[in-house]
Amino acid sequence: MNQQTTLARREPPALREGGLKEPTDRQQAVLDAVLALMVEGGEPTMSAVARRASCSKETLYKWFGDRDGLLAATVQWQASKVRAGNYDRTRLDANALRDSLEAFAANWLRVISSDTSLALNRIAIGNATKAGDHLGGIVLANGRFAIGERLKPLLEAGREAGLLAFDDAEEAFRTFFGLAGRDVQIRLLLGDAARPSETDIRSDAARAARQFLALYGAGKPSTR
Amino acid sequence: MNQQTTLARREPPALREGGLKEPTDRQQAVLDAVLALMVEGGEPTMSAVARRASCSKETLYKWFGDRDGLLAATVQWQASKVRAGNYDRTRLDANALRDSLEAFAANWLRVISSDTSLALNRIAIGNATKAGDHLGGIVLANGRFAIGERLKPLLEAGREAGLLAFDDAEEAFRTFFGLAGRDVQIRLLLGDAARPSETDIRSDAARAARQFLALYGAGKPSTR
DNA sequence: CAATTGCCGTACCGTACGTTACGGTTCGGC
DNA sequence: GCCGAACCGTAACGTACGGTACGGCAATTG
Repeated sequence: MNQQTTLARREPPALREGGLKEPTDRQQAVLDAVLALMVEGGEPTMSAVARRASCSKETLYKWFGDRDGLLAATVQWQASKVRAGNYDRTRLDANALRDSLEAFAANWLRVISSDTSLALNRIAIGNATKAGDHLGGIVLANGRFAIGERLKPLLEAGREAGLLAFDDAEEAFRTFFGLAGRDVQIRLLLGDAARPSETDIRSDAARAARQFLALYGAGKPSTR
Repeated sequence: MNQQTTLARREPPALREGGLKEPTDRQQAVLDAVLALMVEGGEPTMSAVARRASCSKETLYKWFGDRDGLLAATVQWQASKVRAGNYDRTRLDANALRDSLEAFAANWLRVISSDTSLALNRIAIGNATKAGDHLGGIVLANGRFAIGERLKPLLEAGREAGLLAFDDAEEAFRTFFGLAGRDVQIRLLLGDAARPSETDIRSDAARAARQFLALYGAGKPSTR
């Protein structure tokens, strides 16, 4: 009960702090420019952003407060574009479970090997030691933790359907995470050229699902 | 006839390019200072290095060429300190195999969660997009790839002893890598506070070895 | 039409940092 | 005891960049 009462529908003058506000179309264009610059050349400068987005630096500071605010808004903007792909909640049999696991693994592999994700993770990691940094936390919350929260319901549904056996959903998820991602992300982050093709991603996702079911599948010796 | 003919045995004046030369004691002290600064505050400045190592900037430039040369020499210096821990080549039975796998996993977990490794990886990742950068390649070669080359002989020995079954040693190794590391490294790189304790590392290593044997163990249903 | 608002383009300031230059000191060899 | 090489400490230079200020323009408001 302290918030802006008649903010009109123009636009939020500054989307700092909580990052709760939704950016306007113009602001989204600025954030997309930041993303493009990140993909091209690492940490973008304020001048480069202003040039690329055809806006003045003064406007950047008015909207985002300072450079950190701009970066944080960019990370959240990208995160808001990625959410997708829950599992089909109906009819969970062994095949549907396997398909959903494959879909999760493939989706995750596509995300972590995308240019935007790599650029964002590089910058968040590079700033992780600097004081008062939130980027790493934001990236973790929207990447690793978000997919965990979306996958665990599937795992628990699989357990209730008698298809999976595990004690701790978090532990089971972490194993799935390791089987799916393996060394892909760290290699790409370090500049290794071996970007997986769509074919690689599909077969890796299938292998990850198969191995996960071999470890956590209940009863049936379907795995092999 | 351009080189200094009587260089005496003092010390290599510049260890650039191939990084083949061994640093002198004094140079090692400088590189240790760089490592300490990296752990404390991320990317070190040349002035900070000179101050910490009690040497002049002129000397830094004479020895290492430029800032990139200093960073590359530091990465290689740290890498040269890590090599350790092959497996016991004699008497490979099921228990010895499991023990060796556990030892590899525990060693790897200790490395990737150490302050030095984290600092080095952060810097290599941060510079991965910059032109003419070798740090990422050096880190990969001495981390991920080095452990792979040391573990694969164990896996193949296990296969010849009839204890393991796999087609491609690289594929098997990557699975082991994923089971052991899971999300630990990326979480720590992004600033997540959850550093595993020695107890965590031991139990995680045991779990990774058990799961790997469940997936790749030959014949015997020893796993579980 | 005049005043206000929002924003672009550009110039500017202060600082941090990579790199170079220089005077002074130590030390091994003659 | 002298010479030169290696090295330390520090100052200086050029540049890049975060952040600020200002003039001008277009659209909106009254």
